[in-house]
Amino acid sequence: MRSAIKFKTLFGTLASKNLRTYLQTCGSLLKTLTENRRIAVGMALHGHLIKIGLSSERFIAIRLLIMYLDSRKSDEVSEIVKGFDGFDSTVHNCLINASIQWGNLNEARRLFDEMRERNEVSWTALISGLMRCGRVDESMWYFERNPFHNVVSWTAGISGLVQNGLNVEALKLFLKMLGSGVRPNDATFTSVVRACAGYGEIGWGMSVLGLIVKTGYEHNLSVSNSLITLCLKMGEKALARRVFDQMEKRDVVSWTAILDMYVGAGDLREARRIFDEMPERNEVSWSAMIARYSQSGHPEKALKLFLQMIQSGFIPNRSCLASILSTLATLEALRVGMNIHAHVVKIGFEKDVFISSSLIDLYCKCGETKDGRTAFDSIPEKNVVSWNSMVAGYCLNGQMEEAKELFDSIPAPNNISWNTMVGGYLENKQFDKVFEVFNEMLLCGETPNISTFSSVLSGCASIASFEKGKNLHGKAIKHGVQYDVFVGTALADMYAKSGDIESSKSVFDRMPEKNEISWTVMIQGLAENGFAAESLFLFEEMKRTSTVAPNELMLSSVLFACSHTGLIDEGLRYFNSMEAVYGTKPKGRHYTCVVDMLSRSGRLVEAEELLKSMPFQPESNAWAALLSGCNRHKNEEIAERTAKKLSELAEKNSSGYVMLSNIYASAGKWTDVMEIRRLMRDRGLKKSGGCSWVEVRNEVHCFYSEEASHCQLAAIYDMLQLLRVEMLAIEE
DNA sequence: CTAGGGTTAG
Repeated sequence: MRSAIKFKTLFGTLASKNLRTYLQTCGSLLKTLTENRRIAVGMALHGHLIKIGLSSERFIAIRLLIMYLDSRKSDEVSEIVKGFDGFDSTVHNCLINASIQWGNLNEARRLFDEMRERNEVSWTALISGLMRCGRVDESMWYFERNPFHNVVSWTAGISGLVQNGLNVEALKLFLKMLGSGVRPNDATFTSVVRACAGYGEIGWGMSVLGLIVKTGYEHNLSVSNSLITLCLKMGEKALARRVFDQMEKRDVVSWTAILDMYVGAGDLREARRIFDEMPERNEVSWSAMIARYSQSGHPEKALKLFLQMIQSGFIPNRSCLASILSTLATLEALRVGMNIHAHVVKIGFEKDVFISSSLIDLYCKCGETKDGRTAFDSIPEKNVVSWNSMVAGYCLNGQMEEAKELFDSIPAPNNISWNTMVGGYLENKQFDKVFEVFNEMLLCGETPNISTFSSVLSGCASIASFEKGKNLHGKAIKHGVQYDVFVGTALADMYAKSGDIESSKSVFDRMPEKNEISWTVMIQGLAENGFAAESLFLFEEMKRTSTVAPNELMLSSVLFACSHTGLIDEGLRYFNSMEAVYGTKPKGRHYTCVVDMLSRSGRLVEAEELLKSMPFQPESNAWAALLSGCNRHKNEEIAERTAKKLSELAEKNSSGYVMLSNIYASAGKWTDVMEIRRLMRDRGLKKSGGCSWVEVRNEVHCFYSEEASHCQLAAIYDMLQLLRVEMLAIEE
C-alpha cells in the first residue's frame, strides 16, 4: 500500500529533484516492490521508465532484472538481458543467484563456468546459494577453491553451515578463519554466535563473547540481537533481558526476540504487552505473535491479530500465511481458509512447502481429504512434513488404507511419520495394526519417543494386554520416559485396565507432572477395580492439591465408587452438587449410576422418582438397574411399571431386550424369556455378541459368544475335552 | 555474508 502511494508521488517529483536522487528512489522502490511481490506496480514503473528513457540505466536495469527473475517472467528477463552490453559479472551474478533460487543448479554452474572474470561476489553467490539449497558438500568444494579469501566469503561459508544446522563445523571453520589471519566482522560474529546458540555449549559462547568485546563489536545491533538469542538458548533469561536493556539501539529484531522470550515462557500476557509497546513492528513481529498464539492453543486470538495486521496495511509473508492457515485448520474454518488459499495461489506461494502442508492440514481437518490430496499432489518438491500432513489427514478421516498406502511410499519417513500411523490406527481402533506398525518401526531402526509410547500403551490399555504392556513399560524405562505425563498416564491406564492396580498406582504416584487425563485414569481405574474408597480419596486429594478441575468422567467414577461401597448419601451429595460445585450438568450415565446405587440399596421409590424427573431420556441401563433392584428387593409393583418402560425402549435397541430377558430368566419366568427372544427374532434384532480373549506369546486370540471364529477352534475344543476327562479321572 | 517469525504426530 505504502509503495503504491510512493509510486504516485514519484511522478510528481520527477521535475523537482535531480536525476540521481530520482534514480535512487526508483531503484529502492523497485526493490521494495520485488520483496513484496507487487509485480504489476513494478511493471507499470518499468513502462514509465522506458517512456522517459531511463530504463537502461545500469542501476535500474539490474533492479528490473532482479524483479523479473524473482517473479520468473522469462520473456521480460531476456528482454532486459539483451539490453546489457554483453554479460558483465554483476548480471552474471544475478542470474546465478536466480538459478540457484529456482533449484536449477546446473544452470548456475554453467553460468559460473562460462564467466570470463569471476569476482568475489560470483564465488560468494555460488557458495552461499548452494548452502541455501542444503548442498553443503558442493558449496564447500567451491569454498576451498575460492581464490578470494576475504571476510565475506569466509562468512558465507560459516553462515551457510549454521543454516544447515552444522554448528560444530561452522565453529571449526571460524577457527580456521582466525588462523588464516582474516579478521571477522559483525556479520561473521552474528553467525558464529548463532552457531554457539545452536551448539548449546556455554564455553564456546563465552569465548566468542570475549572476542566480540575485544574487537569492539559488542554494541553492534546484529551481534547484540544474536547474543539475545544465545542467552535465551542457554536459559539465561535475565542475561538476555540485560543485553536487550543495555543496547544503544534496538530494532524490530531485538524487540521480536525479547517478545519471543516471554511467549516461550508461556507468558502470553507479558508478550502481548511488549508487542503492544513495541516502537516499531514489521510483518515478522506480527507473524511471531500470531504464530505463538496459534501454537499455544489460542487460535481465535491468532486470527483476530491476523485481521488487525491486514488492516494495518502489512502484507503477510510466507511464514505468516503458513501460520494463519494452520490456525484456520485448527478452527476448521474452511471458508476463510479457502479465501486465503485463493490469495496464496494468486501471489504464487502455493508451492511453498510450509504453506502447502498447512493447506493439506486445513482441508483434511475440514473433512475434505480429496482437496487435501490435490494440494499434496501439486507440491513439486515435497518434504517429509508434506507427506506426514497428508497421511495424518487420511488417518483423521478414517481412511486407513489410503493412509498406509501413502505412508509406505514416503521416501524418508521420520518418527513423526511413524507416530502418525501408530496414532491413526489407535484412533480408528485397529489395535492389532497399532502393534504391527510399531514392530515395523522398531525393525526399521526408528527410535520410539514419548508420543509412540503413549499411543502404543493406550492400545495395550484398550485391549487390556498385560504382557505387551509390561514389555513396553520395560522399553519406556530404557528410554527414560516412564514418568512423562503422557507415557505415565498411558501406563497407569494400561495397568488399571489389566487389573494390576498396584503397578498402576505406583506409576501414577511417581509422575512429577499430572494432567486432567492422568487423574481421570487413576480415579476411574481405582473405582472400576473395586477400590472405591481409594478412588474417592484420590478424587478429594486431587481437588485439594492440584489445579485440575473435576470432569464428567471422574464424577461418573466417583458415583460408581459410592454405589459399590454403599455410600448412598455421599453419592447423592456428589450428584446433587455436580452443577453447582463442579459446573457440569449430570449426563445419562451419572443418572444411571445414582439409580443403580439407590436400587441396590432398596431405595426403589427414590430411584423411580429420579428416573421420572430426568430432563431427558434415561439410558435403558438405568431402567434395567431399577428392575434388577426390584427383583432383589421383591417389589412387584415398581417392577411391573419398569418392565413395561423397558420393553417400550427395547423397541429401539437390542440391549433392553437382552436385559429384560436376563431379568426374567433370573426370576425363572421362562415363558416371558421365550416371548422376548421371539420378539427380537421378529424384529431382526441381534444381541451384540460378547467377546473374550487371551494373550499367548504376544498374540491376542479372540473368542466370540455367537460365532465360531477362531481358526483352531476344533483343536481347542479337543484339548478342553481331554482336560475335562483328565480332571474327572483325578476326581475319582 | 548477518540477527527475530513458519508446516505435521501425541
